[in-house]
Amino acid sequence: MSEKRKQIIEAATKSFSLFGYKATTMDQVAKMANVGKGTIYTFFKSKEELLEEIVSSMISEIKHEADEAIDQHLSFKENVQRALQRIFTFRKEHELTIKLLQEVRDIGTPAVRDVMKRLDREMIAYVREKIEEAMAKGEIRSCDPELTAFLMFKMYIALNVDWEKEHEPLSQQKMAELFDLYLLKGLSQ
Amino acid sequence: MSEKRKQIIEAATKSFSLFGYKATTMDQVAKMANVGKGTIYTFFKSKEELLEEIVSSMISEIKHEADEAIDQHLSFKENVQRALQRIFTFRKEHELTIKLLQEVRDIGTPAVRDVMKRLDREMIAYVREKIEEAMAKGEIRSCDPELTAFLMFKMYIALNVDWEKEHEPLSQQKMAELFDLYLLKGLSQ
DNA sequence: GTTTTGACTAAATGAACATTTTGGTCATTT
DNA sequence: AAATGACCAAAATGTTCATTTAGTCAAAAC
Repeated sequence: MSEKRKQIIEAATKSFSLFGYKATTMDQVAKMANVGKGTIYTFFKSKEELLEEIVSSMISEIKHEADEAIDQHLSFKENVQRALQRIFTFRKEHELTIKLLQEVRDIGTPAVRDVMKRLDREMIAYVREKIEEAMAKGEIRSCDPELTAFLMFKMYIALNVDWEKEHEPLSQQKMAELFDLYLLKGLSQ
Repeated sequence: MSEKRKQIIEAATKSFSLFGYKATTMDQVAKMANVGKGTIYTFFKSKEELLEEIVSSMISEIKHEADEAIDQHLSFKENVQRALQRIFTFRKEHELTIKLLQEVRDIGTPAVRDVMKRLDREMIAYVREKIEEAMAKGEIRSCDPELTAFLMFKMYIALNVDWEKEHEPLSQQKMAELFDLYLLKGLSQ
């Protein structure tokens, strides 16, 4: 990939992480990337597309990390658990996701809202794949994979994000227990 | 209760349902209630308190409806299901809740946001009570009642509200099955 | 004496306008 | 052919000012 393109992406990622999408100007990105503003538009057709590309890479990165958490020797239950844990740890600790989620909450920038929705959809699709594989292998009983992935994801959001708004955060240990107790029981053969 | 007070509450409820909280003026309420504006302030210390009182009555009404759905001859599982179904049917069909939820989503009026949060908290507390009763009677296994009520509520929101944003709505039948399959299995003795 | 009221006020809102900022372009330079 | 930054239209932001509105209180009604 072109060196300039890489610089632009790097600069934009840093600026989005630091100031958010809205507060980042294309002049700013050009300055940080040491390129003329016009150069950015030879690689990306708009500011929004620049964000989309960055988030696409981030999605790949998250999927890669989740894949790394999966261990073929472990059961489906343990693996889906480990994968989701990785996904949400990323969400919580990665500067860019933190800043973008903040921006959606506080200002609701439409471009950012859309891109974060896509992130959610892609994570659900990822879990769905794992469910379909496990179903094919007969590791879990037959179920609607989309709906199941959706519920798993929502439960993880509830435990990881919503619960903490009004209560003490749950330990990873406790969350694993709850997830197993409430959601995975229904999938046992 | 004073006749005037009743008129005021009735007028405000109607106006909040029709136009929302923000778009309702105290002059408007006074006109609709056929009282002077000053009279409102002999019963309620502010517009916000007027809303709070109305929502408090609504909460009682919802709890009452949920109680009506409960049948002592049925199992805990069936009853908690029936109660939650009633709660969410109310939420979806009652003019005032529809309008207020819309207002939170579209404008985010703080007073309305707070009052709707309280509604959620109170519904969770209601479910929590039912769980504690069932636990005391040995109908379900021991669990953290707050956390369990919280998860039940979040799962119902996921199925009733979030799922419909990107998929075909689920039938009551299907929702009951899912709720049983995924969440209630974990509570079986 | 008590209750009710609506004219009044201070604060909030928003319409209208001026100013600045910014995403995106393109003629020029390298 | 690739890169640039001055330039422009449009959007965002700041400012002003008239209108609206939540809440008060002196006077009226009972």
